[in-house]
Amino acid sequence: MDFSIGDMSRQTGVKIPTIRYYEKEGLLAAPVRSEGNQRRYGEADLDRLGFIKHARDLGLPMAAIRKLLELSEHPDRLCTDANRIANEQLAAVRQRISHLKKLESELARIATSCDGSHQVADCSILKAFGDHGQCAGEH
Amino acid sequence: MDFSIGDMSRQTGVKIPTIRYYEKEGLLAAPVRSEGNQRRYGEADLDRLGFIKHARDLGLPMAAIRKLLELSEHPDRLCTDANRIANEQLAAVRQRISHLKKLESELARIATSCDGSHQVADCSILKAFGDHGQCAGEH
DNA sequence: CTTGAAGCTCTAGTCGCTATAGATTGTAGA
DNA sequence: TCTACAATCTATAGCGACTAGAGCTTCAAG
Repeated sequence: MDFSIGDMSRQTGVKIPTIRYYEKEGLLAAPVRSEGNQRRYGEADLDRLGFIKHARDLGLPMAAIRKLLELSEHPDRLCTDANRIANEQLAAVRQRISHLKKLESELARIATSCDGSHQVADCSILKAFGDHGQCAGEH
Repeated sequence: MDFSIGDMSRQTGVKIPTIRYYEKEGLLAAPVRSEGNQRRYGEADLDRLGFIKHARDLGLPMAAIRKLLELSEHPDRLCTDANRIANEQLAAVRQRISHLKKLESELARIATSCDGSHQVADCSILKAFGDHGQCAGEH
């Protein structure tokens, strides 16, 4: 009927110190305690932690998750904010992808310019890291 | 002939507190000081800071940069290590890209499932964040 | 010589955890 | 019931790579 912090961790994949951290940060309510002062959680806590885990895996910062959790406590409101948060996060992920792709192509150029068999003095890798001029674009 | 910390910052795009931080961390040597205790840099420092900036922009962690800088001080050695560092970094970037692409498709699905015009109680965004079961794969 | 920009040091804060230490509690087997 | 050992507790510090702020001093142009 109720779970220890270890049960919560196993069920959600969130590590134990992280669960305590979420409690300290107010994402999870402080649960009831056993006689010996150990945390005892219920189903609702488990669901909430699962929500947090999934959102974190999707890259949402804790502030965004906090907002979504607040929202979900007001089922009568419009979900404009939830929609905005999801779209902002999507835009951020897309931007990160396009940035990383630029880096990928540049790193690939740098890495293949050297087979590791010669001396540092002539190494095109070290030259390339030092000299932005060879890069295709800005970064 | 020599530069203030502000000159260094303008020339490389590295912010002033960050330059001092790099010095504290040993990536930059402590430069000579003016009579009034202000930092005075030379061309070599400028080049070195430019190297660090470029490498950071490419996503290399400070530890890797430290290694490359050490390497460049031994021009007689083989550049095996430089090659390895570049390839490791490339692999890391590629992995991050593929991870982000998974997140992108999932977030896109979540974001388009809601136009923001209805009530939170029925919001598929909040449901989707709470339920991993709808996702295509692991993450 | 004055004034305002630029520099100095030091501390603390950011984000999202993770690690460690040392003490206490819960639980299963003998 | 006793014992052993796993699990949990609190509190603190560390990670990476900066960033911000306070309160002071120095530099350089007019």
